[in-house]
Amino acid sequence: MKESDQIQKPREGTLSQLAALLKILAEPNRLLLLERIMAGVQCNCDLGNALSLAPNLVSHHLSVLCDSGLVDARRSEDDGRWIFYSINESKLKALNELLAGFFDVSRIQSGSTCCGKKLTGE
Amino acid sequence: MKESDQIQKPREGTLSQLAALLKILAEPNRLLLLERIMAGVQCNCDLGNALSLAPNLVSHHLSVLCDSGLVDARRSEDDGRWIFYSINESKLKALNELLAGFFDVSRIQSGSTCCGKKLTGE
DNA sequence: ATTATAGTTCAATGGTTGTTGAACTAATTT
DNA sequence: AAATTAGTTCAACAACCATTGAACTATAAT
Repeated sequence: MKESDQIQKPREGTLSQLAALLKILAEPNRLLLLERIMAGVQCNCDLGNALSLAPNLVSHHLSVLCDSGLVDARRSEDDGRWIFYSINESKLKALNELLAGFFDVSRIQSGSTCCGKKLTGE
Repeated sequence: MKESDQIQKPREGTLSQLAALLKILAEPNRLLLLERIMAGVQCNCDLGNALSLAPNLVSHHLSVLCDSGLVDARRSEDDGRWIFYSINESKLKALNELLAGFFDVSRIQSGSTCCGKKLTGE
């Protein structure tokens, strides 16, 4: 299932999308794969060797990353057995902005409430 | 000086740390709690009411957030039953920079390799 | 002291998901 | 055609974790 529309600005009350996206990223092997692909387009076998990861695991995590839209896959025109993985730059940019927008220190407001009562000093 | 020079290549340790941190954030209720606390310091009961969440669940998720350092807890001097939760601004800033540093489009490199062979055109 | 309020801790449960190994498809080579 | 290489899909397993409900601690009000 394609879920490439996960990287969007969250609507009011629906942080589930952001959570789902973070969940995808909250995996060491996937971060390693992302890092590797950011360092240059790679094929499955190279990625597996570099990470000492079984091919099916590489395939699994790459499919998750591809579903998120963050990574693109392209079959080689030279040798159809090879598949090249690359970062979707616009999606990465959107992700960056989404995260920066949510975890923004300027959103922090002062003022306390407790049990429905507004507090001033404390 | 290029920006990419400032971003040191993350080692496996820091990558696991990043994954662990993302895992903490990859939870809808915790994002809701964070958002709520960003909108103003809150106590457990208010947070529970606002999110329609059982008190023990609120407590659980808040403890996870507190353990991460992103949220601070302070018992009220006025009424010891109340505990106020607030965003640790410096931690949030550090988180923001960490994420911005990792998911940085300027890290994307061109050039492909496949099965150990460097590719030029393709 | 008794009751009420605020919050935590515990054990059990259920769903999700990373991992494993094997079987499978697809493209190329001999 | 057969064998090789590249990569995927499948079923089963194991570990993690959010949720639930109940019991528990602590502070304050009556």
